[in-house]
Amino acid sequence: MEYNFQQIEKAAKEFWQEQQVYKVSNESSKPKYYVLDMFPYPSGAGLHVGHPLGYIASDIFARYKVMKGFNVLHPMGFDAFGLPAEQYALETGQHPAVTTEKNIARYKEQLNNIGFNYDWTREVRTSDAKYYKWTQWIFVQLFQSWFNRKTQKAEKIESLMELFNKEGNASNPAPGDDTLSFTAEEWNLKNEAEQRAVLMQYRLAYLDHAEVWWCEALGTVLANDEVVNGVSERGGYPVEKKKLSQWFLRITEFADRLIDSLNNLEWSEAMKEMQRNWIGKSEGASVKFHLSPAISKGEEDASGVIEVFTTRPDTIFGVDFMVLAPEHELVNEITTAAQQAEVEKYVAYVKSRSERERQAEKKISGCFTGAYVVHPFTGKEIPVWISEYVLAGYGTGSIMAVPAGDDRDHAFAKHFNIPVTNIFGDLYNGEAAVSDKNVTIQNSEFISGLSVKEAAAKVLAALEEIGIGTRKINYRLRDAGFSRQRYWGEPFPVVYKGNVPYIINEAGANLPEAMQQLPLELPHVENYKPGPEGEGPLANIADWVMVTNNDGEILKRETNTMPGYAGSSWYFLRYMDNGNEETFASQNATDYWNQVDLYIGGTEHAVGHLLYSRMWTKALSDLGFLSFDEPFKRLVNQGMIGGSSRLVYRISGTNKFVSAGLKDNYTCDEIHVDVNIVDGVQLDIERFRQWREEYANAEFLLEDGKYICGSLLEKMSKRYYNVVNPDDVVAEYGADTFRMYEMFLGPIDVSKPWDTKGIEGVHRFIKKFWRLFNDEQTGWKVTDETPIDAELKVLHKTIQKIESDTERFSFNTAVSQFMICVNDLMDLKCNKRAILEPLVQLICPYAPHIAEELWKQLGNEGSIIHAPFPQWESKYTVENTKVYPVAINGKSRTELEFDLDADPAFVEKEVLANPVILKWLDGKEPKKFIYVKGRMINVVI
RNA sequence: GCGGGUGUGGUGAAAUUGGUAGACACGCUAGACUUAGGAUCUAGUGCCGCGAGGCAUGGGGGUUCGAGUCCCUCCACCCGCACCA
Repeated sequence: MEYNFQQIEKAAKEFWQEQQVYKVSNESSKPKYYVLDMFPYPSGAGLHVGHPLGYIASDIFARYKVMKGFNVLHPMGFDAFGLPAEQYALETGQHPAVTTEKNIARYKEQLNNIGFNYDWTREVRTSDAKYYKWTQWIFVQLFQSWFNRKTQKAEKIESLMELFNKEGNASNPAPGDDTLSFTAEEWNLKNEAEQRAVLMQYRLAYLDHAEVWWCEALGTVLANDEVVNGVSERGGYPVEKKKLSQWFLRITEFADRLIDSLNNLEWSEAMKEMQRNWIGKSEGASVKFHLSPAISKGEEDASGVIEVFTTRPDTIFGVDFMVLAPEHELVNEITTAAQQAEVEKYVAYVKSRSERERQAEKKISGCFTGAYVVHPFTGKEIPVWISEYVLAGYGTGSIMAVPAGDDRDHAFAKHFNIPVTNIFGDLYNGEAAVSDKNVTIQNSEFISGLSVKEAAAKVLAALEEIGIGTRKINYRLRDAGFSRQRYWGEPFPVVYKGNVPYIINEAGANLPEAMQQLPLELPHVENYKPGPEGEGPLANIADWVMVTNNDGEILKRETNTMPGYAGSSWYFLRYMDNGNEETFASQNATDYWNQVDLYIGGTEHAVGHLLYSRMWTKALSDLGFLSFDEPFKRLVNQGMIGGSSRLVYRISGTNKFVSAGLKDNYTCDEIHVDVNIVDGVQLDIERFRQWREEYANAEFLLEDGKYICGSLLEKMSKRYYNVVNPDDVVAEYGADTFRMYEMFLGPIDVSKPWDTKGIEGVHRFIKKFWRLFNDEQTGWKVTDETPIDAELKVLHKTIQKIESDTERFSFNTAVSQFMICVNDLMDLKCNKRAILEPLVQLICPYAPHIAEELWKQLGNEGSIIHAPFPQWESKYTVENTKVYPVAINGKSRTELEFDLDADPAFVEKEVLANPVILKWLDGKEPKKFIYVKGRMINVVI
């Protein structure tokens, strides 16, 4: 019987479907294990062979854990809201719900084709109202919470209101506005709107004003990466910044916890570093420098201060000048009349430069303002400059420049001839700043001779004493924008009474009962054009936007929608209990499944999704809804699969193509050709002629009768014609071959190119595996003979290797081991059930379809999915002799076999009597004899 | 610039604690079977050399009886952040 994968795989899939073998229960006496794949966005392009890499790995691991006796949750669902569907709707008029549905159906078909063990009864879709009801609900929880810095936890907003009642906000400054200060009496005198305005400065989901890119010509708001060089990427229209009222998540309050708890996660160091860098915590001091009244613009500014943030307070005696960002609000105030013209000119110059220009050419530029500040310790006057190298958005937008200790400050000082104060003694040579932190501070009054750390502490104490400095921690992380001016996303369950936002079920809104319920469904629209003034398309539906409450007041709904990461920040929780209508997931379910034990996905979500999910989990945990505060215990990053493009060479100006080996003789144009009409590097000329009309009459210059293409490694992308669809590969070789080949390509975390040709080796292996059981002519050939030791040894060594390789995600070497095993059994002509049956169980996680078929042929009832993973026995894997490599001076020269417990003196005698060794000794006495038991033997001469 | 990672045959890659470098495949070469071969099977395949042998894990240096693996140094490439005070 021949290996007919189409038939075998179809039958296996139908059997799984019928028997519901992948259905997972929340009730089990087995230990649990949660394997999660990253949430796919169902794009119109479908999957290419790079996408399933991680899915295959997680599927293998999930199946392995099942066979090892775990209750395994391995779900799949779709991140179904998002911009591309809306963009497509704008272009074609098709409703996003329709195209999304279609794309999901296609994705599911492609996924099922590969034979994954998903429990589809747990599928979730973010665009489903039953799902986004809970996305909205979590938003409400965040709105009704604040972050208590003392407990480092999210708490209900009521606990904050109680504190205000008792003591004002003295001990709980507002994260949204640190100048806000009031007493209990003042709090109680505020009316509802005023109180709510205060609370807004604390809420974890809050409303603030933020700038977006507004494009008048397109009538829409653009994302940062849709704006290139100050114009829209599409169409090249001018864009301007527009201030809109937008929702934010106060993720910055969680910054410390997000950094600290990284230590308990099994993530790659690279991933953790990316998160740490993104959060960008730096510890230092905030220092206020008083403007010098003598030179400042007028006496009335005498009390003005420039506040800076520095991580090096120890260098304060090396401050030679101050630098403000050109956009800094003080610039106008402090500039002297004499410098006015020059400063204006410089500010105008900076404004004319785009972000890109500023980043591309880093020439030194700046301008003196004419103002001075006073050094807090020496009383020296320090000039204040402006320069674009200081960023308005980081710290306070101003720095104290220490040229002796900072490269940029040093370059600036040299460029403008500002004298440099040396605070590092001989270490500073006048040519380059000393950025080393392992130094002794000198020439610095009360901190001279101290280390950086000691000096910093002393300076801080001194600054605090005179009241102009405090210890300060600064973060690069910004609060996350949570509003999108789009249609295809979750609507906010928010109404505005005047300018004051209320959740639809808050008493203050006083909406009719029926309007207070979640979900607030996304209304159907007929067109997806943006609303007026940068608002989302929902703003166009007047009768949806305007609602009348029980007091007869007209309230306005929020017309923005939530961003893509809203739904994906908590989807892993919904899988645990996706049908629940009472809560996002029952406490029982979340307690049982707990953290995701293994999360596999790409690095592209390093600082977006993975950071937001962590914050949401922490908040939900703090508020008592979850018993864990980190979502993903172990994270494995899959590498990308690159495309291997194929090129043909057309002699310029002709329709004649030359084979790669001859192309250097002509002037040629390189043209990408569809990889699917090339076998390896050999072009299928007929299909090429059919590929495009213009090539129908193409001529060819061949080598050895073949047209050989050039090849190039690039991203797998439509525009390079190098996209390989898994469906095609599965149709030609079967899903089992495809799965094993993807794993065989190399380590899971390394990026590598796709090479369709290489799959044949794996396909041959599967066929050989099949032939251990079935002969193409004579049929079934498995016998019940008793296996010999050599066969048992092959089996048990393979079990041992597959187990350890699977445990450490070394799937490529596991596939190799299967190949070695089959080659060995072929050589041994082994067709014995006692060997082959455990082998079928062993390969089941990797090649589930063929395993299911052979399991049946072996006469077993039920699915192999429920069979255990085989156990290896050490009596078959432990050797009692060893073929030792025998080396002379570390170079192997021969091999000799000894018992593992051989007497060293005996070994030495035998080795030194060996003819090969004698030849190398050439009559000399060995200087040293090294015998490492079980490893090797080395003779030193 | 900073941080992280990777450099091994023509290609994808193995080598788990310092112990036979290149397992397993692709490709290539030769052969067998065959109407045919893009099926299957056999043998060979790091480089130099007729051979003995020598040289080989990005380059250079070191530790060691022994280094792809450890240390120092330089180089190249990839990823992330990027005038972050």
